[in-house]
Amino acid sequence: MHDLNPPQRAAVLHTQGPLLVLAGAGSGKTRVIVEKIAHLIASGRMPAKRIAAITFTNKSAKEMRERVGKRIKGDAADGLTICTFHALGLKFLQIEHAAVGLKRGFSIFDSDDSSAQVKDLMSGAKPDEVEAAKNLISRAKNAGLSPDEALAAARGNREKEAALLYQRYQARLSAFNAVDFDDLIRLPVQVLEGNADIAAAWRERIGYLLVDECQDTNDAQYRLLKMLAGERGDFTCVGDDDQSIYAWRGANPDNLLAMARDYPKLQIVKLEQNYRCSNRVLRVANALIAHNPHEHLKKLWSDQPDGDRIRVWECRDNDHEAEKVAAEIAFLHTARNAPWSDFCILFRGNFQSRPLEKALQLLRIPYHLTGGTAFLERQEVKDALSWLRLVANPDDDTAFLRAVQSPKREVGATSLAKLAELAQSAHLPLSRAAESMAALRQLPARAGNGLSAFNDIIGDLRDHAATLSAKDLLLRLIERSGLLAELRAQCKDEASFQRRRANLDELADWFDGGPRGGNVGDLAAQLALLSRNDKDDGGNQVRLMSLHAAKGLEFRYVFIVGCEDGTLPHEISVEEGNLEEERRLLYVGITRAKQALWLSYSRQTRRFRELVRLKPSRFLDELPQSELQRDGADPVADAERKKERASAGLAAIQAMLDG
DNA sequence: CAGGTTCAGTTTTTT
DNA sequence: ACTGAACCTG
Repeated sequence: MHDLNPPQRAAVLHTQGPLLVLAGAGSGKTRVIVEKIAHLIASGRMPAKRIAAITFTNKSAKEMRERVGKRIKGDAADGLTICTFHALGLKFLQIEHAAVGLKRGFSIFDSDDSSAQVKDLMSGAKPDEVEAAKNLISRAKNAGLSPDEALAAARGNREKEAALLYQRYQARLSAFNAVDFDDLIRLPVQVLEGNADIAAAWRERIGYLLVDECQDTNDAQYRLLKMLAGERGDFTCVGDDDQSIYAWRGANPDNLLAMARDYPKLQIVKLEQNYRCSNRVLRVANALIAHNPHEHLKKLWSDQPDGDRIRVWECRDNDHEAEKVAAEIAFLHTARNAPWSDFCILFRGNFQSRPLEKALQLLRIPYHLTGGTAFLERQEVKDALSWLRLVANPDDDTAFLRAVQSPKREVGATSLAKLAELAQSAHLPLSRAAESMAALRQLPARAGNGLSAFNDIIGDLRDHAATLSAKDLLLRLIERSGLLAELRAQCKDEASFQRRRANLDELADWFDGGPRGGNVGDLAAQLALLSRNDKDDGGNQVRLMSLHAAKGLEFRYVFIVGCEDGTLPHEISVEEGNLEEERRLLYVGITRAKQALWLSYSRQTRRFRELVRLKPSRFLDELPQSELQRDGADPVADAERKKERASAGLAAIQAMLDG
């Protein structure tokens, strides 16, 4: 506590009523949250089990859990809730499912499942139309609107059509006993706002609320926060409007302003001392973000030394750019004896990682890519999860359709269409229709046999669901379903079979160490919330990730590649007039750097089949030029670079000899 | 019905 | 370059 600076201490000690902490980048906001939790518990102000700390990503929840674990020894922190908004909403629905007409074991549809439904409802629509419609539905949900409310609010034909689609989409979901990601927020809000008893019970349960990154709340999340905090509003919200980078999924930084209106007693504390970045990095970041209009004035300062010059590199193309970055990392790793984990490469879009990976591999530099093919998006994992979903939730037609065809069991499109027809006229979910003898008799013999074999396996798994642990059930499922055998048959070589099998083992491990609860459906639902960024990181590796994924992290050496107009700012954002958010994105990237920063751009890139000329990002012109060192402007730097190239070349030759 | 082949479209960020 | 959809064949 005594290491805290005065505003940090004020934020920690303020425990009655609403508090907003405007925390600049690197100003120790996580530390304040952790200290505050410790203080609330130690002072007896609130027992751990009535404190909830809410984050936006699983990654930050995990990080916070670790830091709390280090700060609070023993069992004092037992019962503390630290999770994402979505995980909290899920927990809420698992308890209050009856209030929104959901049955136990309900499924969570991921984006792909949602897209498939929308596509099906809009027969014949092109993929981008489907995505657009899905986004409209998502926007309505993030605004906290029910289908009826959306219809009432719709102006003009297009909006009306979208609202009607939302209605049909939602009807599907409830027929499937399923919710999508957005419902995890919207439905709890609906329950809390419409049911005083339940709201009172939850306020008893959660006596103090802390919300991290609250500039990222969307309207539905803000309403959830208000309902949980109640009139008194015992909460601490921590946020930074300069780091708001999720407007595209409904985040509304105006919620920070709304908070002052809704809670007249709101206290505001500003954290303006940055402990992370070199002074030079901070000057550059401040100059950039000064180009955005500001509601809350905040002046970040640092008493750190100036650190290294900020390098701006012009490259021939992305391969050249990647080679330069990799060479520089290899050079500094040796020259400064810096561990690989000191380095981070940031980019706007995940697709930009490819050339970088190639270049790092060539130099034998170990790296970890955050956000590669998501674990949960792997075919074998999705297959197994579909089986599990169906075991827990017979109404889940989406899970049925996937499970029944993986592995293949001679039930094809024609038979499934027939089955759907029968299910519809009998008002049954597909999996129930598939169990009826009458239906089986109407299908071709081969398909009928396939289906009854499938039914037997599902029945066996349901019989064991109550007695086996979740992990054992999953293992039984992987074996019984034939997924394992199919995987072996599919893979050409043993190595790839073992690799994919390891994914299934990992899934089982998640169940093993995962949150307890007994109910398989609950576990499957929690798994659905895991994202691509949650896989183990750490280790002594160079880190590669998108600018979005980098929020909250810090590294000694940061490379931001693709600083081109059209890439950063992204052209879609420019078209939509979201330049300010793109600027904040670069601001977030720059403020990750503790000591040194590189900004690079290419003159051209290969896009699909043609070469495209690129211009340097307009943001580079907004930086104080005196702080930058352009490539080639300095003979000393050039000499250094020559050395790097030589060492990169040596390393490459060495790598080839080794290979 | 399943597995293979060709061919078009494709790239923003995440729970 | 890489993926998924459409089409073709045993």
